[in-house]
Amino acid sequence: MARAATTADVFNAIAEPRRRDVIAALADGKEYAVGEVVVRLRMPQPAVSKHLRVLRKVGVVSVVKRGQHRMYRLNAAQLKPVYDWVKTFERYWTHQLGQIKEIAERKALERMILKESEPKEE
Amino acid sequence: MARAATTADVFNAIAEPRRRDVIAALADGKEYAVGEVVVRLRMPQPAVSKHLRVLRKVGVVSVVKRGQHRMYRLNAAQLKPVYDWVKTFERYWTHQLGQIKEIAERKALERMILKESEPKEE
DNA sequence: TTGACATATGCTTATATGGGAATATATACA
DNA sequence: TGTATATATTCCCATATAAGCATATGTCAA
Repeated sequence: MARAATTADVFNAIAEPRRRDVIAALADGKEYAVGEVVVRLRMPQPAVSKHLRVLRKVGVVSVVKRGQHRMYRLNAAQLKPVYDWVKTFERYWTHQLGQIKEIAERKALERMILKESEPKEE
Repeated sequence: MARAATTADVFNAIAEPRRRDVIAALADGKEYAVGEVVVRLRMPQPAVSKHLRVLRKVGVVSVVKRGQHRMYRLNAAQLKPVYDWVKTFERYWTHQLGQIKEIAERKALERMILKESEPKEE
């Protein structure tokens, strides 16, 4: 089997850096025409269109025609699965300093206890 | 250009569902031998080894030889870039219910005000 | 040394990419 | 109708998969 399609899910869609750039360009929640994104990101128009297509397929952006423009808007809610998944590991860095402190304290405590009883190998 | 390598960064590494499964198998922070992951995930051993290799290249897991086993441990801190990125959009769903409530309340308020003054079309 | 076990690597195959360039489609406007 | 503008689509290409299977490598134990 080859790699999963970029449109398979949000995780695959956001794996591409340029696609995250496009998302960033829409991050304020306002709607933008393709051309505006092109200018702001200095990216070839076909590239932007293609990336937007992928993002649309996974629901991360939505489109609405307005005149000869297509206005794209971020649908950030679709990024939640990523958030939920990675949030599971939040504690590994949020309390980083705290953990280091705890570990140091625990080791100090162990040393104290060992002194009271008998030496031991790690 | 083809798609970026899975080992290019964490975003690409975690795009593969099986790889997230492997990460989940190590989520408790303890170290596990490849064989243990194989059993727990019911995945072919070469597949597990390959996925672990990718994860190791991006630093998400670390290895240490112990006898004939290789003990893998999650290095969750490497997932932080994903967290930091997606956290930017947190407000779009965290206050979702609150927003809905606020909107409902505002509409109710508008209705009350309108009753006092004059009807209007939406 | 030989064998058993644990893990990594090599190979093949089907598949999907992202970029660039060209072009098609759609809409507005004169 | 014809033209300019905005956007999408197509084609080509180099590249990188992920899975399955076979096999190499490494380590222990007798």
